[in-house]
Amino acid sequence: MPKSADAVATSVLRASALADDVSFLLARANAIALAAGNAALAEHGLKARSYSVLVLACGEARPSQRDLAEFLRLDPSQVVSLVDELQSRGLVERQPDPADRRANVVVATDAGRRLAATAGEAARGAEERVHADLASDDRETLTRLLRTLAFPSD
Amino acid sequence: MPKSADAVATSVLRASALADDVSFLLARANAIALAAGNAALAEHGLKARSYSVLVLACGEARPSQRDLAEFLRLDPSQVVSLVDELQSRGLVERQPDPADRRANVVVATDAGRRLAATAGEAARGAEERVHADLASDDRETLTRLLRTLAFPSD
DNA sequence: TATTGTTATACTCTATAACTATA
DNA sequence: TATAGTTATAGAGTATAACAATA
Repeated sequence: MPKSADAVATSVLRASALADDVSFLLARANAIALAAGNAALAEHGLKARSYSVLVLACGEARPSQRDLAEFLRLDPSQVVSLVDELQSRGLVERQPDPADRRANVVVATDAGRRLAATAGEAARGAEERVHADLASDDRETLTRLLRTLAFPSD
Repeated sequence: MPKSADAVATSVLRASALADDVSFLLARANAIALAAGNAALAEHGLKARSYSVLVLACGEARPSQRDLAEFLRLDPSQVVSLVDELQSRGLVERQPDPADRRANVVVATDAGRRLAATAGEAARGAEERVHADLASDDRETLTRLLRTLAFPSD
């Protein structure tokens, strides 16, 4: 099977020093996964960012906006925009935290939970295609190693 | 050792569905590595992007701007800006490709090679700190698995 | 006709500072 | 004093279309 001109050009650079650099591989793999995820979520009116907030709002943790910002490594002001948009679409609610009246707890509505379920299927389908080259035990290993990098010094 | 309030908040969300999502872990690990890499490269006047172009220009591949765009997953117009900046600092040169007069081959100057060497040490130091929690064989495994995702269907 | 590099433009994302209301 | 949320804004990054030169 003939390779495209692009693939040939890329394969030459794959002998470069960068091709063994973990940070570069991380960036490139993330770019591919993000593009696939965003494409799959677009038909549900979501992106990776808004989907992440929605999923966290569906869980038991009842996160404040501050919690979301830290977990997703976003600025608190970015979380404001994301929650604004999801709330205007009736997918999440801001509930006052009785223990701290400064804080808003972000909780998914029933509609939000339904969308999270269907969008989640699309996201998992995209992930499945991106990871098609990995065996099942390789995926588990990758998850474990990435978790170590994503949440340091546990 | 007491955890910070932030760490506690994060640990609650770590029980969420997202915390097992490979795409999410990839994004978070990449964000951490990118921040550390950019911080280390800043003292040399570089960022991850410009450093990547410089390293590829130091190799034997003699890449065109198109090659760089595809390998780094950037738009060709973004490569123009990156090469402009490196060239204005005397770190790379645009050389006409004798085989295709439309194309520019991007090659590092001697000054560019010297900077790539010293900046590379800083970048490897940052990577070392980011990967301190991983054993040596885990790093090799991670590199292999990420390469599969970063360059699909080999 | 198609491709490389380039310019221009608009859009999104990111980072910062300042403000309010609470703690 | 410090923190949660918000607003405003500027800067960086991203995506698109159009063009000249060349294939």
